[in-house]
Amino acid sequence: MEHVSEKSIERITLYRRILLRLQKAGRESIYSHELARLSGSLPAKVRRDLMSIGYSGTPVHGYKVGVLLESISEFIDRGGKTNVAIVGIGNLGRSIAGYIQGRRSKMDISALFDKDPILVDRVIIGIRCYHIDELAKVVKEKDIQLAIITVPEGEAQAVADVLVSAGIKGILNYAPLKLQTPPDVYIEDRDMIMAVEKVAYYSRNK
Amino acid sequence: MEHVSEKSIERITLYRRILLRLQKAGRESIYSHELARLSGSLPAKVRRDLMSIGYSGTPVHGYKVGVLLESISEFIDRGGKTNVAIVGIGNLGRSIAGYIQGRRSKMDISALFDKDPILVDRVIIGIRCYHIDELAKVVKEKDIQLAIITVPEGEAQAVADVLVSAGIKGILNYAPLKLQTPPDVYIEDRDMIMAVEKVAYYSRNK
DNA sequence: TCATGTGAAGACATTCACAGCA
DNA sequence: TGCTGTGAATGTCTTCACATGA
Repeated sequence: MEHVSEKSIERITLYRRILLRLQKAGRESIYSHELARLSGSLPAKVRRDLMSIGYSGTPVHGYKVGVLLESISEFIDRGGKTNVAIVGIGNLGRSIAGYIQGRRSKMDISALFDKDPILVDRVIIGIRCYHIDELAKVVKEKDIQLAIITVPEGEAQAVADVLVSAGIKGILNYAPLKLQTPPDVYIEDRDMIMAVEKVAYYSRNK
Repeated sequence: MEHVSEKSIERITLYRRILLRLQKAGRESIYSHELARLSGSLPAKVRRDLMSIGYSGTPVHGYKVGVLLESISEFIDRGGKTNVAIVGIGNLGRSIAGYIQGRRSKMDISALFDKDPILVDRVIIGIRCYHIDELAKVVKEKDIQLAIITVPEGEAQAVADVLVSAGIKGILNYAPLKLQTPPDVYIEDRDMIMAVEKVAYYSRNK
């Protein structure tokens, strides 16, 4: 269990979701080539990924779904629950809140933030919305570790600055620009315009 | 201009947006180290990326913003406009429509699709919404080349199947599963649950 | 026989470091 | 002097291919 690459982490979280689906369907074991097909990967890659998280010990004819799920969860969730804040409650913020809330047991959306007076102090999908001026205070009070930024481009950097000064170490950024942050803060960019342009490029040049 | 890597394509689209911003601000030239800082990259990487798209010929003291923008656009948009469909007009679909529409001149959202009777035949953000049963027909009529899937997990594969049979070659998939499609179709997954779990992992292990 | 686990090879991407130019 | 353009080195990820075990 030495260095696990970023791509591996992505695939492992995907395996987990696939395995959860299979488990619900009553499946008890699975081969690497099946997991490869379902995840759009290759058998050798699946085996390496599972090896890299320190999984081992089950019989040779496939992996046991239950044991594998436990290994993955232990590896990914190590250290318990993550408290999440969503900053910017427009269509995108709501959509993300809906996706996450209730689905991932180790992840709790602890607070929403916006500056629109119509939203502030309301409860949306069961989560309280605060004014964005209270960001630093609420982040500390509720021990929030991760923030999702869905505010417009022009406001994103200011939000990131406040989050960083409040001690946040992980940001998922949907604003279409690169945030400037200290190196100990992990930023994942999900720039939607970039995504569309990339697909446009490849669908044209293939 | 041989093989340009996927990562390079992503960065190049980002450079374009940064350069457009600078151009609007009246900036005429830029150094690789500045573009590197603004894009979260490194000077050598920027220079390689620009080299790889066949840019060359401007003076040594930095890149000319205008010329560079033209080179990038020629490389990325080669072949003209892209017609886009968005399938699934919930919060996420609307949000994406809003991000793209009007901002990227070479990209036109030609149709929306949903199965909710309240949405069908309505015009949203200036774009007509069709019933999802008309997908294949409208895709062909309007010469749509790229589709964005924002329907729930359980419906995504069926939508993808229809899109593929209608001749679509590029799909941007926001449903949290891996679509099964022929190899000549380019799929870009933007699984939101994966994104959050990845950030959670790295913010914890750093 | 058929699948796993893994050393080793290969492919790919990043970064260094310096020649060449204005 | 201070930048770009780029060969070469390095680092990272993927894939092969086979020994091993039930």
